[in-house]
Amino acid sequence: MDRVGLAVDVVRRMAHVTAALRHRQGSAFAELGLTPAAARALRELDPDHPLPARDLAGQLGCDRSNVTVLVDKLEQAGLVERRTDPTDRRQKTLVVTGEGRVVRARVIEVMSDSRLLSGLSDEELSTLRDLVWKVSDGGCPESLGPE
Amino acid sequence: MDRVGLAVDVVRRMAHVTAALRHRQGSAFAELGLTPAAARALRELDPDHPLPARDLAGQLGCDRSNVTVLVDKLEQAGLVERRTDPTDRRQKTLVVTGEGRVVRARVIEVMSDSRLLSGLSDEELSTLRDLVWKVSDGGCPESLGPE
DNA sequence: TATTGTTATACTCTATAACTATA
DNA sequence: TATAGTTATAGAGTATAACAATA
Repeated sequence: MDRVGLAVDVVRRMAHVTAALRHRQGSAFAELGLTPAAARALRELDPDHPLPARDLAGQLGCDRSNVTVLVDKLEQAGLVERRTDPTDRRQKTLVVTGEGRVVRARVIEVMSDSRLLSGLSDEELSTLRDLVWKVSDGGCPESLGPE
Repeated sequence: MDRVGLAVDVVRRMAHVTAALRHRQGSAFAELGLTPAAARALRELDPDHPLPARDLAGQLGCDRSNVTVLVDKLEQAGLVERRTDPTDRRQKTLVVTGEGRVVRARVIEVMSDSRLLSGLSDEELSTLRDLVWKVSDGGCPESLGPE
């Protein structure tokens, strides 16, 4: 198979795998009362290093307006708090609550339960990590994230 | 990093890469008058081997009802034709038209333009293909696709 | 003027359930 | 009864544009 064929194959299979993972994890998140996107947002929020909504949008690779909706849900569920930044009153800092920490730990647990990757040896997994990292990092960085 | 950490990392990065690809290819598909899902459906239809809608749903890993909508669009655009199977009048065979072949070739071209993978050598790409294939194939096959 | 967050809106994707026509 | 395709509907994700408050 030529290089183009390989590339197409890789892309299609990766999409397949991520779709399958999303599907499986979606059920687990639902049991936590979270949508997949909300769970991902909670995962990105480091309890020890609160950050403004703008940065979360950057980390999630989506628009700020979406973050507003996601944080609405997380705040309603009592998992996150909005605090106006005293140094720049335009910004709102996102703080993970005590209960938020608990749920976030469970979210990470679900994300770690990657039975889909159980067919790989430690060495293969490590190699895969390096390659995927190289792709997502060096390939075409300017294209990662929204316009 | 431990095995769990590696797995989480792999999953997140893969999702990142596929999201970036989807984003970029989405623009190209829009210029062809296709949504990403419609483009993927057209890609799956082999012009030389027409198949029933049910099988397309299987290949796309989605529900039959979605195929109806996607084929509606493709048919309206004159790229695909529905033909009732004479041997089983419940089935409708999906046939790619002459224009459909042209657009499909362009779709494949777009999917092949994987600049995101340009950072990898031929050998790395080949290794990545094998690993991703192994994951999507052997890991947990029963979970690939819809319920 | 530029930026943060918000709101309103719209489009895409996808699943479920009920329907039909065939088998 | 069971299956193929359709229709209607709903939920989730995400982008755009306009807006208020703040810088």
